[in-house]
Amino acid sequence: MLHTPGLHLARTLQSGQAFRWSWRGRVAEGVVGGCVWRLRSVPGGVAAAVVGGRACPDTLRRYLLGWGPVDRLEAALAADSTLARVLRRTRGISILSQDPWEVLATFVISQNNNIPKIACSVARLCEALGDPIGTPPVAWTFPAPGRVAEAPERILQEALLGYRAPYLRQAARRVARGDLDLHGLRTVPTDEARRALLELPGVGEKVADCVLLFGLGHRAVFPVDVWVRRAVQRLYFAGEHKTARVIRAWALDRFGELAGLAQQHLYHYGRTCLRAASG
DNA sequence: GGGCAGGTGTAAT
DNA sequence: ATTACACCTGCC
Repeated sequence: MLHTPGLHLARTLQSGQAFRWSWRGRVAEGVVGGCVWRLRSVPGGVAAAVVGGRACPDTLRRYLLGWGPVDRLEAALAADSTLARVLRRTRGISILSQDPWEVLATFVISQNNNIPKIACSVARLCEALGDPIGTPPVAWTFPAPGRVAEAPERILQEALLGYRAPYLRQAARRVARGDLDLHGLRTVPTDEARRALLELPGVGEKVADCVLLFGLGHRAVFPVDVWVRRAVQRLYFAGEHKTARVIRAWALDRFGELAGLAQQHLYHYGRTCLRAASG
């Protein structure tokens, strides 16, 4: 068992950061670090079992708790009185530490798309182009950039990528050839990493921020999507319209190194509490 | 059927 | 620098 005080497994895995977890009742199954994990929430932590591939427990811990203890982080967030109220509904969300290429690819696919279809596209790509895990296979790895770059057109079509297919292929090509060193972007200043990501076709500000936050370990980042915008406008600006740029700048100033985590809570709040509202 | 879904590129101010 | 519009596709 992993000791993960304060972690809400379902909220975290279903918070739109990752698209490859499947649920059967209370049990989540997914691929982390090349092996297949089955996770279940238990008092004080997460029960984890490997059901395919070689176990690597430390990888799972880092994946789930890359930012550190959830309860301490939330205590810091609660210094903002509005977030303190939001937290009553969103407590337990962790920012997952994912592979940057997988994050880049899935968020390029995510644009103007809905979550079930994103998950479907990603699953098809993995099954068609990834490596099988276990015999018979219980899951597939996320395909390396080279695999996607060289995949037949038909594979991308059958993954229902639509007009995003050339975006994904271009990104795959540039990463595979080393034109874009994703891992290198971990250690450069956030603005510089962001500029590099924005040069990819199909990567705009929102997707770039998601890659920085979920894949590259940058924390002072605030991806603004429709739900975050609605939540921020409602909670902080009396419903007044603000552009994504304005919200982003405001959030970085207000939340600093906690911006990314604050964004996840506001996103979850928006989706669960503002569904009927227009914003 | 028209609109929508975690946006982006493009062409227009 | 900001704003309108089209866009693959599946779903309601």
